[in-house]
Amino acid sequence: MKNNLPTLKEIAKELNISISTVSRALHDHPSIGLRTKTRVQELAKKLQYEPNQTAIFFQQGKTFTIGVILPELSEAFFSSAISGIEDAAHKANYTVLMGQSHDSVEKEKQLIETMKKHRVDGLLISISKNTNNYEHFEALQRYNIPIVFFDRIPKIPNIHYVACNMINGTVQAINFLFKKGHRIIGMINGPEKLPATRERLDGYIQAMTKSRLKYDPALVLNCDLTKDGVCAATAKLLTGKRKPTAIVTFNDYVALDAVQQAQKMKFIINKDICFVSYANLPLSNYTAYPPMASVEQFPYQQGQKATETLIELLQQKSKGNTDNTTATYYKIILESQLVVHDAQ
Amino acid sequence: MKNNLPTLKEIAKELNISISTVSRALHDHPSIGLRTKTRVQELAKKLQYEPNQTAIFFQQGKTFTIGVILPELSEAFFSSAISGIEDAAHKANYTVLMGQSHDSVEKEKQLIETMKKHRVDGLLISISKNTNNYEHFEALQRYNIPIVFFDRIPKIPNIHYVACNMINGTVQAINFLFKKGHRIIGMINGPEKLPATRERLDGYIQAMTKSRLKYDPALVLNCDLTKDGVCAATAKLLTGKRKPTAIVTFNDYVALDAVQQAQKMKFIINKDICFVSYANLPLSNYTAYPPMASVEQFPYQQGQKATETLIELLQQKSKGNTDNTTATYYKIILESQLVVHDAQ
DNA sequence: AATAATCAAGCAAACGTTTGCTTAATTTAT
DNA sequence: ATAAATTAAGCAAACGTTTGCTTGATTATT
Repeated sequence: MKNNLPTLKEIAKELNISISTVSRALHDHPSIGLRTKTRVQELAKKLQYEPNQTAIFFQQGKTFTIGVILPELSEAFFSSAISGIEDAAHKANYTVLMGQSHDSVEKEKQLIETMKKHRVDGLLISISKNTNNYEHFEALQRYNIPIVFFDRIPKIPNIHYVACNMINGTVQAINFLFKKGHRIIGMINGPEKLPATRERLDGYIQAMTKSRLKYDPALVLNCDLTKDGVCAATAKLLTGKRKPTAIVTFNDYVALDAVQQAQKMKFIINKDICFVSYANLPLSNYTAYPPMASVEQFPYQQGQKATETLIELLQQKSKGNTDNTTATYYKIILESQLVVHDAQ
Repeated sequence: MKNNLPTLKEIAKELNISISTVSRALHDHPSIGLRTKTRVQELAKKLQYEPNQTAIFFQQGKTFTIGVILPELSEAFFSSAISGIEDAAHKANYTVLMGQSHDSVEKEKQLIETMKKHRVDGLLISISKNTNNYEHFEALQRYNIPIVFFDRIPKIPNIHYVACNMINGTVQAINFLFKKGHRIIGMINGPEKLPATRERLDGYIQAMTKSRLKYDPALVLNCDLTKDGVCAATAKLLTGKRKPTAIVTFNDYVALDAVQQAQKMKFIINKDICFVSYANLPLSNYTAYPPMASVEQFPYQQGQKATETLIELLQQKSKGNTDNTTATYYKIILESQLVVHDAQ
């Protein structure tokens, strides 16, 4: 059972002309006369000819496919990001090959192998939570497959990336709380080694000192983002010497767990204690006590921007760029922004 | 700047043997002597040879890629499903090309074009909410690209699909409520034309009559799943002549909106009125009043099963199956299952 | 009218792999 | 010792497309 789809060769034979003429006619090449051009195009339409992309990919050594490796699609951040990626890719006639690492380094390596095998033209990566060595990324250099990292960026030099600056958003969050009258503001931050954690802390310190509130390290707790970890941190903050009236949490999920814990401890939410967090998840609408405000990280835009950057890189490459001389690396930073939920 | 990756040709030249010998040696073909075999394999390893998949795809007329078209990754159901798809695909050495229709028919058609261009071996589709004609699917027949539909199935004959039977789950839900003492049970169902709506209704009627509660059509309302629609339906039910003490809602999102509406009307949740729904979303854990129980639809398993089915189809095809004679269509039904949330 | 310029089309190689068929060399059976 | 069988390897076509180079025919320039 052959795939009897029409090919250039068949069109050529039918019209008694050469294959190259057919190819050029279909590409509107100037060296083909108008008469043959239309003859070819009409027959092609009649036969519903469609070029065999696999042949083209092979012949051109390009697949017009970009690989995307990200941790977890069920996280709203990433499902938003992938939409941005998809849209930007399609706009430039690229296709997206996607894989989830589920935060496993092993899976991540495996995915890179798959992507390499499929000869993706470039790669968009948000690294797994547990990735601590970066050899599998560096190995890609050899294949001349450019990578643009987004959101979760490895700590290595000479990479392209797109990320969202959390400092500003954090400052806005603290200022918001300050204006509401809060003076003792706690923070439940993420795992210490995460860059995202560091940034939030920087923003926190920066805003606190600017507001002439002293930075009190006892008010900032790291946690591992598990429910237990969050609850423990919340409890500790709420029973500390200086009891905060507001807490900034690493993200909305953390906020929800923290709210539950606070309620369990008989705190009245939005009265005894207020929460502000990051992510701005839609689910917040449905929860009893969503955070009062949340720092938006623009996942869609991050994905989009990362894709556009990658595609630009690819286009530079195909314009025969002598790589190493012009070693400039894109480091694109979007600004986060506080979104206030209730105008009350 | 050429891609100077090693090829069979180079290995052949270096070893002064023919390309075909190299190819066969690497495939452990019996007609190659042990000595040359090891010589080849060692050199290949040394050069880090990796076959050029695009050449293989082209040569074999197969891409080992399956396309997935689904409405919306930000819906938990689909992000779960895609994980099942990915896992099953990778297990069989297939790769996944994914695209979201965002419930637009136009986008769906476009995606099918892209998938076709990329010569995916097969397609997994969950149709958009608004898809009402199915020509773009049928056109694929011509290209001999098999489709397995999942979850959202078009109403056309002679298709393969995997879906989850909602009838049983619905019966379980009603029985659960009956055992809790509820006798007047309402339902906020989905849009009338959706098969999913029909199934829920069937289950409802079936369970009600079996429990010797008469089926009262006034207790079952359709809605368009928007927040406004849900609230209107809820209000209508709760002010009706026969006021239900429990309501089964089309899904968890509907339940959340309905709960809000009920609260607004001063009903005490889980006392005056109980809710049971479908989906079993993780977010339920964080809401003030999650549904008491929810019908699980096993998205991961659906995705997995659909993928396995598609791959089997592909394997049958490559075994030179004379298609039309053995026109059997897979219709795989998983059973839904009620998950009770609070043991209270 | 002869040469140059332009236009239209074809030839053939190349991309990297797989695979049916052939060939050469060695071994086994008669 | 000769035919038959086995083993090891090579040749060449094929997959469908693109593209540099060549060719032949027409038109423009002097």
